[in-house]
Amino acid sequence: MSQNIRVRFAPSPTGPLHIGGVRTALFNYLFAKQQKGTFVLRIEDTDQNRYVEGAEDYIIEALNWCGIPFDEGPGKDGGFGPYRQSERKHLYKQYADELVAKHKAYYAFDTSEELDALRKEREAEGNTFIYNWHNRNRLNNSLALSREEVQSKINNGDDYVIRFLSPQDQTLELNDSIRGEMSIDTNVLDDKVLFKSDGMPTYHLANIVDDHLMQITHVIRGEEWLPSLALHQQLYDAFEWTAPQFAHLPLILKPTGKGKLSKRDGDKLGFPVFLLEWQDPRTQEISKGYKEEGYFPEAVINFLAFLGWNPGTEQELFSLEQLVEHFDLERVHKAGARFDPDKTKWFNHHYMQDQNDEKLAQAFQNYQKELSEIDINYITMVVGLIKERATFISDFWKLSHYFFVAPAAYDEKATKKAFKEDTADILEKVADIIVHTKEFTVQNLQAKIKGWITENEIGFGKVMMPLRLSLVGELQGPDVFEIMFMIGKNESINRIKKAISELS
RNA sequence: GGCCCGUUCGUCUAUCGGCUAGGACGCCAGGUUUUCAUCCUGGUAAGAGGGGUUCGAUUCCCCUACGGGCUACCA
Repeated sequence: MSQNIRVRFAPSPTGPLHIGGVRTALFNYLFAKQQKGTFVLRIEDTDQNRYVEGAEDYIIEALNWCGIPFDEGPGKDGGFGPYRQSERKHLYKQYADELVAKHKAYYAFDTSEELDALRKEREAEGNTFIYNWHNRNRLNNSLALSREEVQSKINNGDDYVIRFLSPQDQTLELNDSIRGEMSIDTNVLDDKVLFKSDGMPTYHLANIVDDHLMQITHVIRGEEWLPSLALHQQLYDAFEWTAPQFAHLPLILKPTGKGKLSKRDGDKLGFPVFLLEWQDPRTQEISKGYKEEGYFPEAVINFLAFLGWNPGTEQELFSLEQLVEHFDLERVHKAGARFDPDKTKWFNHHYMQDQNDEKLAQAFQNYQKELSEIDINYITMVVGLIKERATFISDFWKLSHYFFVAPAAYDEKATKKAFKEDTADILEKVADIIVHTKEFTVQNLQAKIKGWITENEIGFGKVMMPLRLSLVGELQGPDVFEIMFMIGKNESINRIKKAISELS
């Protein structure tokens, strides 16, 4: 029995959470809950330039909407706070200094401009500039400069960063729950900046320090972090801390074309990439959200869980509780997964059938302005009749408008097919039967009209099709007798009479 | 360019040396519904290529190709 399992989801508040991020959060959540552990939310806002107003609130709302709230995080202190790195700023410098003292890191005075110039220069020669063992002694840092020079630069208030001293000629053995063992030659690693000249740590330092301080036992994050794993492992070693177990999740790729799914793909390809609608505070541009597009959280969770994971059985429909029970990091697929909008729709259609009719009716009423004055019980009954053909609540009106308003026009093709020479006479007779149906129930209507058809050997199609056309305006929808029962006797008769006068 | 990771139907995937390569989405056909949709049944379609190892490779190893990620004082 594992104890005190602690995982964290650590987004950067640079904008709305996209579904790749949500999938990472979900896998962290599933793992934590299964292990009876703690799911921590940590806001990685060490880059002040990229901070976006409202992003943090959005992230929290998004997690709540899909039912995977954090146990510990901003506003929910579990004894390891604060949970925003900007509020932990004072913590990091001492750790950077500790590494310098241990000769695992050093001061570097090179400016961004100087380094950019060097990079361009090397690039022009067809080479790559890497700040590490092969050139660090020729650059502007505390390894190349004398102790006095370094001290005077620092006293002088010169900007400096602290870089990790990447070792030479070592082979690092790395472990990942999903990928197994990997090895890397330290000679190709660069001396990453750990501490920036603005007094903030970089992701790498803050991440390791916080994971350690917050007693994180498992780091489950996207594959884009795999190249940093070597550095992170070395940092744990340098601090003489026990590293958490790592698991790098495969990326979510665009449905078509190349590359990983990005923010812009959604609007271009016609499906949301964000959970909740988002308006960019700078550009005012609005991006669609799963919630607003009518997806159910259950559906979103289910399809996200299957992007890169499967239970090894043929079951594909899982509630969140079932996912918690069955989830297994070792069954996460290694390769990137293309996102499939069609399958998400299929999941949504499925979960639509599980929804409570009255709740759907309420959502439908809110969505469709024509329904504001309609009795909720009536809408609920309509929903019960049509939801099996719908994927989204936004489909409801198209599927059910004739329950609320008489058809304004008759579909041309349907009319051609259903309304023949003798149809008017037949409909007159049907209307007459309806008039004389005392107990206006589905069963009665069905018995009387079907009985009449059989008795007179008319043929069902010649009656049912025009009848449907009169009531609906086209040849679609649920059982005609259900429709008549719902709209009522008078309305049924009126619609039949109207069709006779307009179509014959 | 360099480094790392990956590669089974169009897509998501199962298979952990014995395979007639299974399921789901999509698509197609049939049935139910005398409508449409749902639903049900069936069909379509895959191991990147080349070398090894082995009695036997989709499965293990190597090479190539392709895909993806990273390569910032961004996360």
